[in-house]
Amino acid sequence: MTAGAPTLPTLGGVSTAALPSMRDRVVDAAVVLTTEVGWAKVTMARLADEVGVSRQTVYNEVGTKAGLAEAMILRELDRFLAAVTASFDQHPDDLVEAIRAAARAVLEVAPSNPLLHAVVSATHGADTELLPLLTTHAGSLLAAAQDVIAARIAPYDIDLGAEELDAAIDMVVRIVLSHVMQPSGPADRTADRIAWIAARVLGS
Amino acid sequence: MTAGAPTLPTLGGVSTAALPSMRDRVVDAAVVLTTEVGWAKVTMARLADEVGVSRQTVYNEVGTKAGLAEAMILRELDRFLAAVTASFDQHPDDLVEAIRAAARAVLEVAPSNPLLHAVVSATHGADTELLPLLTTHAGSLLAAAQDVIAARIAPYDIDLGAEELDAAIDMVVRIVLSHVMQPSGPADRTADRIAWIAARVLGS
DNA sequence: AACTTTACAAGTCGCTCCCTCTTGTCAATC
DNA sequence: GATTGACAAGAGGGAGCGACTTGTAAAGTT
Repeated sequence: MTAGAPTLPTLGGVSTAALPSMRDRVVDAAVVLTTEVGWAKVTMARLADEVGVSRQTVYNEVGTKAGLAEAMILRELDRFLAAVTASFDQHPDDLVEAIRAAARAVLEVAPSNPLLHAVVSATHGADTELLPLLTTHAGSLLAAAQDVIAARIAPYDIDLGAEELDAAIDMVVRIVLSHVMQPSGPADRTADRIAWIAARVLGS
Repeated sequence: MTAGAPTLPTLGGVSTAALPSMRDRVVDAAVVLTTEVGWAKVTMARLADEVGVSRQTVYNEVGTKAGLAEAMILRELDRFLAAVTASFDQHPDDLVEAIRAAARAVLEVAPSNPLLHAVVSATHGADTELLPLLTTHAGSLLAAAQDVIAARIAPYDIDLGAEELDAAIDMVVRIVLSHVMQPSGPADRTADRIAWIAARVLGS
């Protein structure tokens, strides 16, 4: 039957999903609706309709519309960070390859997912329909991305001081986000360039 | 743009200005007005008033309001590129120092000049009041910045292939613009970090 | 010649009123 | 646990209208 873990780690995505929770169904539908018709036209009634539940249930799950927005944003941010984390996990012994994979993953996923793209862009200073709702986090999102990378980077053995490592991570994150906002070529070519730069900066 | 000699090099600023041309006076006033009250509230009548000429004269000088916007943008872009060029000229024998100076110059000037900031940000993908008017150039502005730097970089002697050099320049430009849009510290500290990264990437 | 003044059609902008829809919460019901 | 119906408060979306703005043209001024 349904084992002990109702809400499983969001990382992979669906995986062995038995029964998505009510909240997940609501937030998922909200994400779909938002990318389809835009946040402005997402109403609680329509969202309830889409999920096939009553409006009151939606309110019970997410509280207010701002709460819904926050849940959506946090979910998309999770997807973003999960893509990065997975890339690092695939290359535990080669940091440059990990960076290349992470960069490519982000550059490939972001444009095809308007909401994720909006979240990532807002993190980087762009205006969005959702921006007002991000203000609480906006500043910290960039920091969050850098933190995740900093944590993931620890196992590798790098010959840099703390300040230097910080600058290097800041650089990589900013270049990737810059390309999300204004691409200048195919994702893999860009990822290759970023990997090359990372190699020069990191490698002694 | 096709300069005979009436419009002198914009680099310094005022310098030995004898008589600024009518066009310059109009565009200058437009820049001031725009930063003061916002582009939306700049009317041709008000602009004419500010300069102390008739509305018709303004139309004779800049054609249409879109023409005025273009003139303003081109002027601000000139100021931006001039700051970069000057920095390179000050360090003809040390590329890293030149990059540090250029980065600092841009990072110090951009925030204090709302219009320049808007132009630079729009170049990097941000929404602006002026964005619709930039669409013609927006894509090429980034390229213009990179071209200027590529040209300025030629004299130095660097041990990189064309593709690598291209990637390095792209990186520096994007990091600087990224910090213009979303600063993470004082200009000189950021410039130092950028210079350090540039040294690692460029230096053999 | 260069600038100003006046005049004008076309179109945009901002405003107000009004009605609808939406939000968020409640209690009753299945 | 989820649904239904009801509700006050407020946000949102046109319709209409007057004022302002754009862009152009001609005639006047220094």
